Amino acid sequence: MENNHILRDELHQIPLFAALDEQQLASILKSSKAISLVAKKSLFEKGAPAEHFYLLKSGQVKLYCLSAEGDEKVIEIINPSETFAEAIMFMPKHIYPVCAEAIKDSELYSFDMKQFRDLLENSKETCFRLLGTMGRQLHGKITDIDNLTLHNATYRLVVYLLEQLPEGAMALSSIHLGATKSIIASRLSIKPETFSRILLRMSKQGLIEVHGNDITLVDVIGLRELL
Amino acid sequence: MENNHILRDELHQIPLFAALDEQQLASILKSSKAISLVAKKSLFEKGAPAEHFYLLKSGQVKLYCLSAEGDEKVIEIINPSETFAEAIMFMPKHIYPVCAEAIKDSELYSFDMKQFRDLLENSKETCFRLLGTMGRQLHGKITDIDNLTLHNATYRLVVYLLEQLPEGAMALSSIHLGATKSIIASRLSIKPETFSRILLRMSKQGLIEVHGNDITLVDVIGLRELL
DNA sequence: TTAACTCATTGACCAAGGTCAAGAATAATA
DNA sequence: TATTATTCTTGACCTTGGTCAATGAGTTAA
Repeated sequence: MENNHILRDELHQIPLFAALDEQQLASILKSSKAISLVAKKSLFEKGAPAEHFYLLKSGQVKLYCLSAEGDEKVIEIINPSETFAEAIMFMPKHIYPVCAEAIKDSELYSFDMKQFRDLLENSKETCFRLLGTMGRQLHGKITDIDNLTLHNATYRLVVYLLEQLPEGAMALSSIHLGATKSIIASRLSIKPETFSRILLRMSKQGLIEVHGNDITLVDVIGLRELL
Repeated sequence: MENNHILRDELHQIPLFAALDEQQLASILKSSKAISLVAKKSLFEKGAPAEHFYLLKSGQVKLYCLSAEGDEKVIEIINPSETFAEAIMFMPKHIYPVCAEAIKDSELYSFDMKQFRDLLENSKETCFRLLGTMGRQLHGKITDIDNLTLHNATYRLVVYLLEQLPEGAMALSSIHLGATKSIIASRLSIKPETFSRILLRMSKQGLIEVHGNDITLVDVIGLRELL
């Protein structure tokens, strides 16, 4: 592909690729493709044969499942410089377990799974990085299941809000929702109507202030006490 | 530890260990311990520093989370010759993300994570096996989230029942619940009362017959149609 | 600016599944 | 066998969060 030099520098920043040497990078670059997606364009469908994994360069992508009735559950929201679908290389069937669709105009790179797998044979370090990536993902899913089954919608939303806070921030911190409320709601397994009602209730309680997609956490202590 | 020979032969049967050579096996065996747990005995608590992972030799173990109110969600039921907690080696914090407790009198072996991690440096093949294990687990968790968020309790239970069927079995197949109904209910995120009521309803519909922990799937086609 | 979208909000209503409590059945132990 | 725990079942009732429908608000395009 074109612009090898630029891409190579970008890849060095990405943990999963950082341990590859020049030659290995070159070989993976040969099979990589740049992809542009306008918002709402599908990247892959659940059940389709999985031959590539991806790095999101710009924009935003959602990974989601659909029920038979067409209800959508967002499993993950992918942001720039994150890779996704790489774990499928080591799943029992080489099939996408979710759908992927751009939620903003997006630029991504695709990488050939078989080729990357071959690379792993010769890069113990990259093997370990992939193990780390998958460990983190697994931990995240266990946390999701825990939240889903042992905690109610308000709890999940409050946890989400507090997670958006930068480190030390205490009072009157403002956060910005990185996606539409509907998509965040679905990520948290809450219906948009319920999401809206919870925000309204917490506003009335003086815990937060909502201005469109910006939310001021007025009473962080109070929010923490809800948990 | 004692009985090295017996254990070594057992380990060769376990995918995760099958690729280790004699020397590697010997080194991992040195740090392994045999553990006996009577039913209801805890093995580790969520949040505790994780230094070992385990192989279940006999009995049964549950991995579960607790809410602040003491509600329990079973994340996984471990059966003999399965390993567990090995993925924690590659999670961000080396802390158990769940609790583990014997649900039958159990025999297990513990293995030192640090040591196993060192072993991985010299066994690409074992690295790949661990990747496979984690890939399978990740896929399982995604499926769980899908079922939990897009499907109702009856659906989840029917899927579970059909999964217990051996391959080709069509009509009048009998299955045996490998744990108490309460534990299976929790695994499926259903309350025991609801679990019981769903079985009753399906019995009345002529889909199944329940005799204690043995369930006859009278109408497999009908069950499949519920999905 | 108006039209056409998409997304968010609000109200009225509903239902799946949870809670609580009482028994029944089964298993474990003396 | 009697006794004591567990686990399971069933009934009556309730709550959370979902559904449906109408409206509002913000964006994009003509």
